[in-house]
Formats: sequence, structure tokens, C-alpha cells
Amino acid sequence: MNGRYPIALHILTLLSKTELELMSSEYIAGSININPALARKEISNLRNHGFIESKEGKGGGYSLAKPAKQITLADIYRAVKEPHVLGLAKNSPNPDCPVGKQINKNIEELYEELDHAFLLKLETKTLEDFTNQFD
Amino acid sequence: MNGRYPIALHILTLLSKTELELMSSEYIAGSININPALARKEISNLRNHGFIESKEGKGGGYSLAKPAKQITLADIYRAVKEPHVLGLAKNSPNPDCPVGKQINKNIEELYEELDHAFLLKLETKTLEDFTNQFD
DNA sequence: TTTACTGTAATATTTATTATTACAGATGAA
DNA sequence: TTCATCTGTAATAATAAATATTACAGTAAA
Repeated sequence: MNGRYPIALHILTLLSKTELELMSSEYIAGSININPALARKEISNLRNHGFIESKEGKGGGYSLAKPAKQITLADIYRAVKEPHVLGLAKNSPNPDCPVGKQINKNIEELYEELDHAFLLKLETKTLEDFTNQFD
Repeated sequence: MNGRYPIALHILTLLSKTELELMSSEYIAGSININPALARKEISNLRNHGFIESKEGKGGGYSLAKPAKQITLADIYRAVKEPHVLGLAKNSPNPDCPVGKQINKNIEELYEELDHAFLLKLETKTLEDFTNQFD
């Protein structure tokens, strides 16, 4: 997996911690130490998932769209997730091999189960729980 | 994450399924549909972790080093794993930001807990369980 | 001593991720 | 109205990671 999950978590933590009305993408990007355009891209995704509200124009910026207590870490995961927690090989296994011809189905089933267990754990934690760990 | 986990699982499934004494890297690579050198590289890693035995020279090849029942999917995960199930950002967050200066510690703690829960689930499944799903 | 394997390194290629640049559109304020 | 400041998004470039390829030394059986 790539760095999208920690970045999303960072963004949402910032928004849940600020007393300011709106926070700019420049400040957010500066805190994470990434490019503002990249920050806006991830923010845009999080906004589409209903976590963030934005206001355009001068004095615009971002804020949480709902209380941190109502956002679980599983919700955030689903907003940025890869197809599966464990990686997928992009090869097409050999259909003439007894193992090759069945392995994709069996891996798929295993992964479904693992993803489910993983989300169950993430479900128990809210953004508020996470941000409460900060001073 | 990348395709190493499914590849490792594929290799070990093949070895647990074959009645042949030794299986060649060429056959293994052919079943997965990857390059033999890449297969040998992952095999080499799995051998270092005690899952596979190899024999060099003419008529050489690979076999399981211990019964599939004694290998859990968690063992395999640990042999190929990334630092964490969820991705890490490689950026250094801004130390002048109250959130930025603490987030790495808090993410690290979260990830430890998630990895632990994830491994607990993988621990319940053996390679034998997985290979039993094949005809 | 030839043949068929593994072991491993070096290199090339491809793909994925991240960064950069650019600019249209929105909004508030002078 | 017009300027300044912000978001939204696309296009492109740069970098990094994953994978493929090639090569060949070492080993062991026939």
C-alpha cells in the first residue's frame, strides 16, 4: 500500500484539531510536507466521501463535515483503500496447472475474509479516539 | 503492498500439492507466469525462513521443508511482509505544527495494534487449510 | 565431461507514486 | 468593478518501486 491512508488521517486530524473556521490546503500540505495540489486531491476524495466540507474563493478552505466521533478509522480506510489489504499479483497463472487454474479463486476468498477481519478492528476506533491522543 | 504474498502462497501451494520429489523453478515460474529468476529469488527468501528445501545440480529442485500443517499464513506473511499492513508516508511532517510533530508516533502505535490484530487472524490458518481448498 | 539444475548479481524495463505547473472558477473585499 | 486569494482539476514531469531479463558461476547426476 502507499501513503494515502496516513495522509488522509493527517488531514482529518488537522481539521478536527483546529479552532479556526477554515483551514487552507497550503497549511495542510505544509504540515504533512507534501504538495498542496496533492493535498487538495486527497481532500477532494475525502469530501466526496462526506468527511470534509470546503468553501471556495478568498477566505475559503476546509473543515470537517461531521463530528470526529462519527467517523471511524474503517470509514477512512474505505475512502482510500486498495482493492485488498494484502497485495495482488497481476500475473495470470497458468490455466494448464492444477494449482494455477484455481489459485485466484482461493486467494480471492481468503482476502475477502482478511479484509473483513481487518475492517472489524478499524471499526472500533473513531477519528476522535485517534485525535484524543494528541496534546 | 505488492504481489509478493500471493506469489509466496502460490509457490508453497505448488510444493505442498506435488507428488514429485522435487519441483523446478521453471515449472513454478510457469505456473505463476513470472520469470524463473524472480521465482528463485522469492524461493530463496522462503528457504531462508525454513519453509523450503532445495537441491542444486542436475535433477535438483525444491520441496517443502516441513509439513503444510506446521506453516501458518501468518508465518508466510512475516516472511514477505512490508513494515506495516497499512502504508506509510515517506514525508517528514512539519515539526512546527502541533499535529505534524506528534502524528508519526500516534500512527506508529495505531499500526502496531492493527498489525497485531491482522496477524492474529492469519495465525488461525495453515498452509494445509489453504491447500485443502484445491481439488 | 556433458547436461541440467540452482544461486545470485547486474541491468533494463515497466508501472506506480508523488511532485510540479498551470489555470479556470469562486468569493470576499477594496 | 477589479483585485487578491482561495479551491478544483487536469496535464505533465520526475522519482521510486516492482518486475523482467540476461548472464554466468557453482553443483551434482548421468
